[in-house]
Amino acid sequence: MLSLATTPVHSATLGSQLYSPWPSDALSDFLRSAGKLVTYERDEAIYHEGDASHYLFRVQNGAVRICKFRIEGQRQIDAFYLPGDYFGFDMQQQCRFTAEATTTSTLLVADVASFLSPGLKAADFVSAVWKTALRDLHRSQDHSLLLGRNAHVRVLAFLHDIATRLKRTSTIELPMSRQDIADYLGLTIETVSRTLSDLVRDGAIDLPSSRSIAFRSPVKGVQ
Amino acid sequence: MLSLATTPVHSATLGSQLYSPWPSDALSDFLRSAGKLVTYERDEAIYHEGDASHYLFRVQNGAVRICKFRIEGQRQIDAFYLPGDYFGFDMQQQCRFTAEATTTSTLLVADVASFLSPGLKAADFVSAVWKTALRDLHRSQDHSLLLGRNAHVRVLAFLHDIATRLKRTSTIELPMSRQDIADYLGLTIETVSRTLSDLVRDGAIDLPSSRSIAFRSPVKGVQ
DNA sequence: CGTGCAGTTGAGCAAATTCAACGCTTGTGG
DNA sequence: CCACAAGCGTTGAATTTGCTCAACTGCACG
Repeated sequence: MLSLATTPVHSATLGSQLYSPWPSDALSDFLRSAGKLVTYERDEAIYHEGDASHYLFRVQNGAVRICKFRIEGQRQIDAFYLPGDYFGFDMQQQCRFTAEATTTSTLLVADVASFLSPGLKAADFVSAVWKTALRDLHRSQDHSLLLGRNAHVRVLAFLHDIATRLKRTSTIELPMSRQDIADYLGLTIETVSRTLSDLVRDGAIDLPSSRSIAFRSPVKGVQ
Repeated sequence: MLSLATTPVHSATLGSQLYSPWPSDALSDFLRSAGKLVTYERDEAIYHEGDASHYLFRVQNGAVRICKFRIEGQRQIDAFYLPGDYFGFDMQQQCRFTAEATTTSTLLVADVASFLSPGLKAADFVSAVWKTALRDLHRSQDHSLLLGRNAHVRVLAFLHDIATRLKRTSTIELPMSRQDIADYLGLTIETVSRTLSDLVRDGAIDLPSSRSIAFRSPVKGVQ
């Protein structure tokens, strides 16, 4: 059994106190030992919607999109995973999304079986797994909120989000295409392009090349 | 220590096998014994964004919206919780949203402290808590995808979602206002109203009263 | 019976999409 | 090395979708 906190604690601590506390990169350490590095080319599928889910992942470099395709052919991107992000922990029997590399990417890939192999104290990872689930939930909630805003706000918030996650404050190299951004923001590629041009015109950003964004004012979140 | 599966299992089972399996309503049983019933009137706040999060909830009847308010005053609804739904488990230090009753609602409310009180085997609930988190994540993902569709599809999918969650196939009594629906779907109240009128005209639904929806064809999900 | 609130409907408008053209870069084959 | 095609991104014009503003209806409640 797991030991229990004896003082009244916050629900916040469900993930850190309630479950045995481990250094935050225990999961990374495990994946590094149990998994192997796999490189995916741009647009290469990592798994498909409906596949049985057998693997756990960590992005080492590059970027991954998880998306769905509608009968009419349109693609909707639910999330991007960037270097340092874990994914594959939230799945049940089947993959709910298709995962693809948006650019040449290296992933650490481990079989779920190894994660649950005898002798491994799976409970030690509960805290870390909980963290990834909560992080995904919060990102998804933020994404929903963002989709209620206009194109200008969506694009700017997207850029800021990517910058924050890449730990950059002044310039970023976008690891995805305009089409990827459009499908994530629920816009068309033309609207994304026009909005970026507007942002340059307004002096919010510079666009030294189509994949690099330079912020004129320091990066901060959108209300 | 928790016992471990000795056969290779699915990541799907992280929530059911990895952690000690409990009847799915163990959480409900616990909340029933540790919590108390509280009734909230329509539009009454249950907690506010930024509050310290101290409680866990289960909707007994009525409905709850979790939402954010923008500086300009607009409200965005992230999710509705309907009878049988748990919430409050996903929170960290602070409440990320404001929770309000959309209609007179009764909730089972328990202090987090009681959940973590000495002698209670919190690990027994990990599976159930994990389930609520995954359910919230999947709903949020579906919500994001929905916001990429047009008004017609959004409204119809919303009605179908509510019907499914209320376990109804032919008619539902909406537990929220047009404004609530609009703020959830990222539309205006007028567009929701017009779309409902269109759906009646198209023969998809009947509207015996503004809060009750009768489906002409059996309820099924939207791709 | 009047007032207020929720919902509906209409007319004009604005934002984003669609359709189309064009420029730039990259890769390929002569 | 150049010519050319393909892919990606940008820009323009017309169209569509959903929004804004406004009026109006129905209903509940005093």
